[in-house]
Formats: sequence, C-alpha cells, structure tokens
Amino acid sequence: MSIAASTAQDSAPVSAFGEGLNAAQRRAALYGARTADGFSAGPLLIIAGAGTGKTNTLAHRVAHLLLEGVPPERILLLTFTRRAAQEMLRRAERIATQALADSPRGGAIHINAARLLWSGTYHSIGNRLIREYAHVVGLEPSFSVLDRGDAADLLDVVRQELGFSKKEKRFPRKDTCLAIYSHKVNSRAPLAQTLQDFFPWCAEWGDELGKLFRRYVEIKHSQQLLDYDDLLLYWHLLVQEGQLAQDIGARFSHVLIDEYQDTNTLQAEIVMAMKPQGTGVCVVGDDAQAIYSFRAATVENILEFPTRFSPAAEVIKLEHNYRSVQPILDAANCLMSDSPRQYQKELRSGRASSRRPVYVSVQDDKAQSLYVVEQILAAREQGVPLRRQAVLMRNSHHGDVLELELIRRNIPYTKYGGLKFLEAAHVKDVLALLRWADNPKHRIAGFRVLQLLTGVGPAVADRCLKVFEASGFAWPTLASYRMPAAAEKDWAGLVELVDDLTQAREWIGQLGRLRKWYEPQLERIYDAARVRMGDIEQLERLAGQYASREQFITELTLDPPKVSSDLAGDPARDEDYLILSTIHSAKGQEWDSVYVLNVADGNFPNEHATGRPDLIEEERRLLYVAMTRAKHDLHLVAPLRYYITQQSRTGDAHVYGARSRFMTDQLMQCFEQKAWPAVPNTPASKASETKVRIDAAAALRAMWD
DNA sequence: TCCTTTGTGCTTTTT
DNA sequence: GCACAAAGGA
Repeated sequence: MSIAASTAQDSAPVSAFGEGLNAAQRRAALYGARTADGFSAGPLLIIAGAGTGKTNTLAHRVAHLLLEGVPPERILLLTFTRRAAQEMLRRAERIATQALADSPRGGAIHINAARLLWSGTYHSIGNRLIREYAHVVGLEPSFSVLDRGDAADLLDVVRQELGFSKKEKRFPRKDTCLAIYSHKVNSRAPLAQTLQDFFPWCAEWGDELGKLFRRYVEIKHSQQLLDYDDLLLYWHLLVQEGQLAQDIGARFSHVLIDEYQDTNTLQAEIVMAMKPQGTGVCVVGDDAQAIYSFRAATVENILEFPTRFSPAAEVIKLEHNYRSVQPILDAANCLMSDSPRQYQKELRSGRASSRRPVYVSVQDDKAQSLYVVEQILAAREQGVPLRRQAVLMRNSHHGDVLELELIRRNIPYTKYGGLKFLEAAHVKDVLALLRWADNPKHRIAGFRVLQLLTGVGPAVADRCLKVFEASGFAWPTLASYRMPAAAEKDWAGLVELVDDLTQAREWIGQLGRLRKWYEPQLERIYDAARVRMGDIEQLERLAGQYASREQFITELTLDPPKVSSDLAGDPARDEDYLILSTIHSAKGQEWDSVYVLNVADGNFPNEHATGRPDLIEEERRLLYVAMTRAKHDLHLVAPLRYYITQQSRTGDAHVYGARSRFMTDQLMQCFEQKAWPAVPNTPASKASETKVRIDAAAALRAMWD
C-alpha cells in the first residue's frame, strides 16, 4: 500500500550508488563482503525508526546484492504486504539500473528485479513452496487456500457437528474460535496458555476447543484445504526435517525480512530452521512500532535477534528521520521515553518548525468530525491536497460519524481497513463457484454454491454433497441429482456452468460466463443488485491480470484488494480524495497532515488492554505509529464524551473520556492545547460589573430607518 | 424442510 | 449493528 507514500528520498536522483544515503544507511546497504563464491554477509539487524528511510535502505541493499552478482532467484525477500514487496523491487531495479548506467561499464548490463521470484509475504512464499513440495506433506499441488471467512465457516460446521452450539452457556462464536486457533498455532504456545493470556473469557471451554480444532484439522486435510496459518505451518513442518531444511535454505543465499517486529514465533522458527547460522539473513524493523500481538506477533523476535547467533548479529540503527518536522518527533520521542523495554533511540529531523502539533478537546463525536472537516478543508485551501491528508483511527468504526459528514459535504475519500471487498456476500458467491470448480472436495464452497438456488437450504445442499462425495467427486453425478422442483430450472444452468468451468482450458472468459448465470440469482437474492453487479464486473476486470483460475483464486485470497477502488482500472486514480485508515493499515505510510481520532483513555489505550502491562505498551506503540505518520501537521482529537458501540438501536450509552494516560503532563508540553469550538472567555462576574449601557432597542430600530 | 422473524448478547486491530 | 439461535408459518 503506497497511496501517498513517496518520501523525499524517493524523488532524489541516485547518481552514484548509495549517494543519497546517510552513513548508517550506507553501512546497512553494503554490509557484507565479496567471497570466492559470491557475496556473503553474517546476520544483520537494522533498527529503523519511523521515517528513517527504511524502504530506501533495503532497496539499496537489494540493488547492491544484484550488482555484486547475486542471482536474483537466490534472494528471498519477505515483506508484510505484497505491495511493499513490489515497491521495494521497483526501487531496487531503478537504483541498480542507474548505478550501472553511471559506472564505467555503461548501461550494457540490465538488471531486472522482476526476476526476484521469491519476494512477497510469508504466506504467499509458503504457498509456493508447499505446492512444490506438496507430495512430501501428503497434499495435492492443487490444494485450495481458505480465506478467513471460509475458515470460520468450516469451524462453524464442525462446531454444529460436535453439538457445541447447543450448550446451555453460549459457546464462543466462530470468529472467536478461529482467532483462538490462529493465535495458538502462530504463537506455538499450549492452547491453555493462549486461552489464559489472550482469551480468558473462553478459558472454560478449553476441552471443547481442543476437540473442535482437532476435527477442524482433519477435515481440512481431507478436503485439501489450507487456511492462512497452514501456509506457515506446513512450511514449518518442511524445514523441521533436516535434509529439506538444508535444501530449502540453500536455495537462498540472502534472506531479507521487512517489519521484523511484527513476525510471530512460527515465522521466526521457519527462518531459523532455514538459516541456523544466520548467514545472509538481514532483518529490518522498529520495536517501537510492534502492533500485531493479536496476530501472535512477538516483539521478542526483534529484541533477541542479535543474541540468537554466535557471534551475535550486527546491529545498525537508523535514527535520522526524513519525514517529520522536529516538533512532531519531540512529541513522539517523549511518548516512547516512558516505555520500558526497547532499543533506545532518539529520532532526529533536519526539518525545524515553529509549530507544535495540536491537542484539541472537543465535545463529542459530532464536534470531532466537524473539527476534522474544517481543518482538512482549511489545509486544502493552503495547497495541501486531500490525498496528502489522512484521518487515522483505532477502530474502523470510529470513522462512521466522520464518513457521514464527508458524504454530506461531498468530500471524496477512501477507507482502508474494516470491511473488505472479499467479505461482501455476492463476491463470496462468485469466488465459491470458482473454488468449487477448481477443487470439488472444497465442501464449504460447494455448500455455498448450492444454496444460491431457490428451495435449497442447508439440508438439501448437505444431502446433495453427500451423494457427490460418495461418487468420488464425479461431476456427472451432480447432473443427474434430483433437486426440489423450485430449484430445477436454475440447477440445469448451474450444472452446465460448472461443467464448462471444469472443462475450460482458457481462463479468459470463464468469469464472464459465470456472471451470465449468476446475474439473475443476484437480482433475486439481494437488494441493490446494480451496485453489487458492479463489484462482479470489477472482479472480472481484475481476473484478466492473472494467468489461470487457480492463480487468480489463490492470489486474491492471499492479497485481497482492500477496497473496490483498489481494483484494476481504478477510474478515481487521478482524483483527489481523503484517506481514512485504521492505524494498523496506515503502517509504513506518511501524509502531510494527520488527524488521530478519539485520543482518550479507553481507546488509547483500548479498554480491553487495561490490566495487561504488555498490551498497554502495545497501545502506546500504536499511538506512536499514528503520530509518526505526519510530516508537517499532527492533530490529536480528544472528545470529552464518546458513544459506546455495541448497544441497542435506541441506546445512548456514552462515556466521559478521561485524558489518555499516555498524554502525560510532560508530553502535553509538546502540544499546542486548545478547545474547539473556542470557548468565549467572558466570565459572568465581569459582565455584571460593567457600567456600560447600550440602547439596544434604539439601535435595532435604527437599522430600518 | 425451508425461510423469515424475533430476541438476545456482544472484545478492536488483519496477513 | 451484527451474529446467532430458536420459534413460527408456508
């Protein structure tokens, strides 16, 4: 995601190699030495504070490796999102090409970073390795990847099957079950400990959850399904075996990992198994920006990285900030100085400013929105386009009130985080069809597809699928299956479609034919059919960029488009629009002006984190991430009163927010404090003292004379 | 058996 | 505002 993420360095011309880098950056980029068989480096940890040119440094390192003759396919580049990987490659290619052009050898040799085949997220790399080694772990190379929703649905099926949904006390809901499962797998901790530490309200269900997960794992394997966590888990399994660990590890002479502070134990173990000596391993991160513990990320990975090797890994700190003006950094430094365990660092900027960031108190949600809109419009008047401004929030629904106001005033915006494209029911329908055609054993997909027909609910679908399964997943058996009368007509069309999809050699056109069958179903099932159909058309456009159905389905699952405008052929591309984003999704980005909503205790730190010192520290880092996104202007907005979510329709429950515990007196000094709207400062006592009298009646009459 | 309605209860952040 | 379960009508 790099919507507005161009740094000052990005636009700076790179004349000679590394000329645009400062000393520490250069040291990190060049670390290592030529050897007889190439270029080699010991383990390296780069502690890159916010805005210190991390991407640029890493891109230079990649370029340097390429220039030193390291074959591109022997570089493994792990990033947090695919976008980050693409951005990195784009820059590395440009840097390397430029450096070659400037060298005496001239531009004869072309560096093609696209040949860095092994770059992407842990999950996407895992996906590729596992397909290659599928036979080793008892999988078919054509296995399907479950997205979050499908995984939760499958858990729900198991939950029903085991009768847990009928207990007198309510069993955890499917999303919670999945979260528990995922956390346990990724943290590699015992289930009981995961429950105790992160889901204490579910601790009493330990035994049932254990049974649930065991059955879930069985079913996944029998249906050739892998969820997100399996993509790591199977990879982990592969490298636990000595010979395979060596083979896979030896494929890569250099392993570069971005955002290392947000990796979890499972991921760290994979890297350690592949590269036990740390040879060629270079990790980059900022412990002050570790904000993914709910995904089982542990900041210990980065804190302990150096001492996991002997001799210990080299540590290089980047502290010069190229993003923000000094007053913003003063506040950020002050916020973090209260944090106990960390790599001590102090961000410095070359950019002075006389303006401090703003801490503004407002009455409530509504006033908060009005304030933000007023500031945004004012900034735009001053020449800061909307797209260089962002509103950041802790929870995605915190932007709801603001969104209404933006719509009312006709201010364009896009929102990151929150409901995703793939979670829309109609998109799920279409994908289920594709997935089922791709993997007939994919029961969740088939179950969903069958229920698109009128007169077919869970019971009929279940029976049909049982017959299908008994036949060994032979598609022709479906054609002869007798559906209830109401479903007959559409059933024939569906059978024909699925037959077509499974036979088709060409991927192009499949989605179009699918759409033809689906359109009438969509109109029957949902409201707002036209809007939804638009999404399907966008999906179709996106499909054209992929080589095959399997690739399309998998990549879409591993790297889902965030919002509809994120899809291909984005028509809104050149238009100016405001960015709304959760802080988590804002990671790695920067804007001229940043507004942080709901900076009050209960939200910073979140009420659910209180009582857990480590989680409270994470909340502090979250605020730190939010603050350090701003280049020139930063506004923390603190409503005195805000509404609690999750209450009945007529509810008016609200709390009076205390000042966030992170906003200490010392930190407050870093801010210009104000109230909005400004409270007129005229005490009543003074008014009663004045001797002045005005003949108001006469004055008003005079206006009409 | 399916599908809609009604009532109840509630951890946020996402690859 | 949404997920989930239970009950009632077709």
